[in-house]
Amino acid sequence: MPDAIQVKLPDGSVRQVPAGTTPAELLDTTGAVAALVDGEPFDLGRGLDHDVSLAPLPATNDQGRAVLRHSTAHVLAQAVTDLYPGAKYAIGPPIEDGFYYDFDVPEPFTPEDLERIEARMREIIAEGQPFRREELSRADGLKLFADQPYKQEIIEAIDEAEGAGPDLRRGAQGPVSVYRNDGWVDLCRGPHLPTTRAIPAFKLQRAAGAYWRGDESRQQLQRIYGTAWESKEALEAHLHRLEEAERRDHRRLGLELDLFHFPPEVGSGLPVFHPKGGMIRKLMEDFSRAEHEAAGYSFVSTPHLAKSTLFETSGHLQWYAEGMYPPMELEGARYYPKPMNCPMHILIYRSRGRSYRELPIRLFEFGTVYRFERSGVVHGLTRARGFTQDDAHIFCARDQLVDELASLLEFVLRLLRTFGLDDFQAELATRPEEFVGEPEEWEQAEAALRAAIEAAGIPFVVAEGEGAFYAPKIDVHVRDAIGRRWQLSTLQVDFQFPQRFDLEYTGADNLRHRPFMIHRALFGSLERFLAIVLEHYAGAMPPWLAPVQVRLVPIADRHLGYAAVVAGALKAVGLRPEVDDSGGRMQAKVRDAQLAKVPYTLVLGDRDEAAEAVSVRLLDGSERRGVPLQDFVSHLQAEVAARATTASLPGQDP
RNA sequence: GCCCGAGUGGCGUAGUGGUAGCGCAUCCGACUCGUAAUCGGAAGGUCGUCGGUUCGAAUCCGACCUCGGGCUCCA
Repeated sequence: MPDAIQVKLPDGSVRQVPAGTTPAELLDTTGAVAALVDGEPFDLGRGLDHDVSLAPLPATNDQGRAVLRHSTAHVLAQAVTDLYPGAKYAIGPPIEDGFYYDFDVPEPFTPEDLERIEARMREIIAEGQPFRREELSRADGLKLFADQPYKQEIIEAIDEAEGAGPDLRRGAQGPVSVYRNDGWVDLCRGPHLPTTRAIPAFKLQRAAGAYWRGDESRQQLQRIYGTAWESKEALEAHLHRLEEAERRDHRRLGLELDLFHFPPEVGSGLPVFHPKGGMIRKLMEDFSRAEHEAAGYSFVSTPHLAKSTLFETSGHLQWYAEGMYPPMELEGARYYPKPMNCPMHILIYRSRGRSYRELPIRLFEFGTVYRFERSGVVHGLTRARGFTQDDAHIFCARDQLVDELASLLEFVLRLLRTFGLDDFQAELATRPEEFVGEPEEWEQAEAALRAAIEAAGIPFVVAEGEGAFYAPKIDVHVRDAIGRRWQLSTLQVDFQFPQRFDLEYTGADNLRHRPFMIHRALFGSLERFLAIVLEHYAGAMPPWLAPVQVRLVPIADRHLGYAAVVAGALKAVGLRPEVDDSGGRMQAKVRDAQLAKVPYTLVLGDRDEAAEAVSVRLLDGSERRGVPLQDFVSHLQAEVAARATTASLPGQDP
């Protein structure tokens, strides 16, 4: 190592410093939480050993925030070990929007515990304890953490090279690094803030159980979640976003807007849809059917139950049994509720000989399936036990595969955009550990999927081992209005079912060939998609999807007659009005219409009646009075026809 | 399934061992009003279910059901 090195500082100046000087010492005036050394994230606590150029890593980007959050996690663990002597600490990584730390303690943490811990953390932060890095041999590391079994396990895992765990990316041979602040020490690769005082704003959020290493057969630990931000304002903004998400929760909106509910008498995860929720479903179905018809699909319909023999042939009873409802015994046969529609569609394909001239054959159905989700995972409409997929199976020849997939992806994106979702990412899920078929077939299918994504030109990531047991797949994820990511559409290329069911077609060569099969659902499930769209629009559905498009508010009862005329005019062209004949004051009716999130409120009084006009009010409070009735009708008709994603006043550009 | 928390009229809530209250919604009456809550009255709850402790249970204990936050799993 040289004695002295040259460092180019963020302001452009070059300084000669002794080797071993840390970036923290050079950056102490910049307010940076970490450093980029030659453009790479670098640990503030590590000494420099060659000429470098330095840039501050502010807490306002993802890397900086990760450093901040990880350091806060350390302070959390330090506070917990202070307050709960004997607590074993496991791991504490930064995550999206925050961090957590897992502890092995005799009693779960209560909300009061979290307050105490938070108070202790504030003390540690106020003390401005510097984070200091040290490197130890593995043997010394094991000695240092002699009473910390989880740290021991992590250190031992380092020998197993890759995949050792989230705290370790240092390779098999390197020493282990630890960070000390005050008397406390944690095994960690860093980097960290210069001192605990550099944590400007944090909050502990909740405690929950979590398995060590995410393995449900192992020790259950107590996890504390928290969040940390570069400023009090940023923390407030984040907490506000969480409130906003809660306000948009589809389970809450479902109740408030009278769309659906989950009667305990029916069972967990089994929703019933009320008239307004049913109307939204119908509108989604109508749109979907029209699109599928235009895209060359045939419509089929299949039962909810089938004998065990079908699911034996398909492999579901072998591979998917734990996800299926138990069978009903009847006249010597065992009938299962279907967990998927594919076997049924296959029977339709196989019902007669098929020619290459028929391919691709595209069979579509709103197929209701039942899956026995474990009790702890059921979650509103996004994770139900009975749900309806917009499911289709496409049977095609090998040389049709890539084109079919590419046009499918386009179909998917077009559909999602119609619902106001336009921030996509695809995930290519490859062969899982347990799979059927031959690895070469999997590779072929994966290649076809990859080609299709590339043709569609959307960003994608590869999820190794995440495919279904019978096929690799593309999952399309979207980001909603408040930035949350959802998995929606799924496309799977399958050669297993064609084999298991011995599917064939006769080729131009008069020989028998095996078709490929594509499984695909665009909404994924109607229920889940409805939930996501509801949350995306915060319950204020665009005109074409709103169960009630227009709320008519007669100012006094004498205007009820005119309200009926207006309602009639709207209904005559297929629009969906609703008259508020409650007899309350007009202001109260307007308020009710707002709360019901009806896109258009029409106030009808003497002046409107005399002029055959309406006063139009939108949910944002903007209004226009004296709009001729016919103008409003054609305005709304046009908006619905265009499937506009927002309502607008007549006479305005949409 | 596992850890933690919760369940009081349709919805939101108060009540922590001594005969169950409030707001919204509903119904009735009055008011007939120009862009987010008019006034008055009525009705509505065996406090999730079952069992236990107690002279007495919404309240304490147990089991089950349902929900919420996580873990695991997934459309």
